[in-house]
Amino acid sequence: MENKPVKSTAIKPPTRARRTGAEPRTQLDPTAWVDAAIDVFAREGVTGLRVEVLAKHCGVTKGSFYWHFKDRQALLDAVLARWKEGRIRDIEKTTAMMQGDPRDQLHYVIEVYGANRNRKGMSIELAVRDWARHDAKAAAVVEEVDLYRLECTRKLFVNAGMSDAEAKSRSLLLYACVFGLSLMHYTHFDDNLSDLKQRIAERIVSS
Amino acid sequence: MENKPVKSTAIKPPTRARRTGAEPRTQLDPTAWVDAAIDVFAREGVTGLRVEVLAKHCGVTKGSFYWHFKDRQALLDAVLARWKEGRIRDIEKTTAMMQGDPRDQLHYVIEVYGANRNRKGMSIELAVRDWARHDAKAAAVVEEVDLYRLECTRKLFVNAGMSDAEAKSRSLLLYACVFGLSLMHYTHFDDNLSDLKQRIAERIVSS
DNA sequence: GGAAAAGCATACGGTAGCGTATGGAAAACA
DNA sequence: TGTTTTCCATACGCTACCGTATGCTTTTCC
Repeated sequence: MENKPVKSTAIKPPTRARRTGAEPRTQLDPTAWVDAAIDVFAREGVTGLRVEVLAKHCGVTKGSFYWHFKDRQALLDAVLARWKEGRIRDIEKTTAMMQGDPRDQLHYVIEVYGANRNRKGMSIELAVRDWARHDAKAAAVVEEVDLYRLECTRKLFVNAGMSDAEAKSRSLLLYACVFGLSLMHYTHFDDNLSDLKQRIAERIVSS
Repeated sequence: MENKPVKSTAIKPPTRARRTGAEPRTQLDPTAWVDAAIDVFAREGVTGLRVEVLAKHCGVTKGSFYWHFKDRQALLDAVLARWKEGRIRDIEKTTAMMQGDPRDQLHYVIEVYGANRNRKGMSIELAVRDWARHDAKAAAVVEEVDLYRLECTRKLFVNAGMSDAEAKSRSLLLYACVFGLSLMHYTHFDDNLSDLKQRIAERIVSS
């Protein structure tokens, strides 16, 4: 009631939410939006990925958002696509350097997923999987990525000398364990967690 | 504007949402509410557990809900408490019958979690863990339950003749794998999944 | 430098959900 | 039977969202 902009007379209000600092005044493109979206997504999951929240996180209003995206679903699709591409490239990168001792490479895979610097990646991983429980598109992408990963480590196990059936089983065990660990709260189960993890990795990889 | 109830004159409207059928007209107590809440929670997760949705699911309005609960948070607390109690009792039940071959018992644990009849239980499990990523109370409960479970299977591994360190590692591996599998989409990875699972179980349990 | 397009702000209508207030019906109790 | 107490419906205000409409500013391109 009281805030109708008195068009003709009033002091010109700051016609725009001024950038507060020395930010480079970069225009936002869909890529930047998806970057920010994945940030929010990692922390809050799909349900927390709201366009007005995201806009504030980008320092703009949703007017900008709806310029770049048809609707919220379009953003979600983009996030999902981006995640998929990233994972696929990661796997291909790993596959490309398949030349050392396959067991070392398997240990490396386990270690990468368990690493603390990878917390955000794992957050996204879990958020996507939770998403996939209710969304068919997300589920399809997760399946695709999973099969890709499983296939990659399967080869490694085969290269390590295992039968195909055994290699498949180990591959599944490896990823199940990696994701499962990130789902559990076992910090106080032992005071030598790295030894525990070491034993687990051995159990998964070695003959 | 047009729907102001014309108190004094109008035809008496059906003063209550009549039970449609032959439902036993049971009063709702907090227990019944939590039952229904867990149902919704299993399907939709915490964020999907809204009081008006739940009320509709119970065939009443939220007027009833707020009679039994202070607010939504009180319901969430009750759901969490109920889940915790259920898990603890399950574990104690398992522990109570710790007398056969420990390895058989371990296989049984694995099989129970992987069983298809247990889909709802696993749904709740995942929903709780996703909840725990953003909620400290939920995280604390998950940790408690996890430690309880880990301790139980640890004993089984010890009974099977393993060192304490190895038993701990196996225990963690077991649950990580169980939960991890329920998180993955590997249906098309192989056409003999039960063989795969069998191998995995062997890998976890056997020496 | 002026027109067109791009990028964003603001305002609006609409829905869903939370919590409160209040009253009406049903059951328990006296 | 009349009065509490229990249990629930209805109505209300409020906030957080979504998506649209419309205009203002900045850039781009001639």
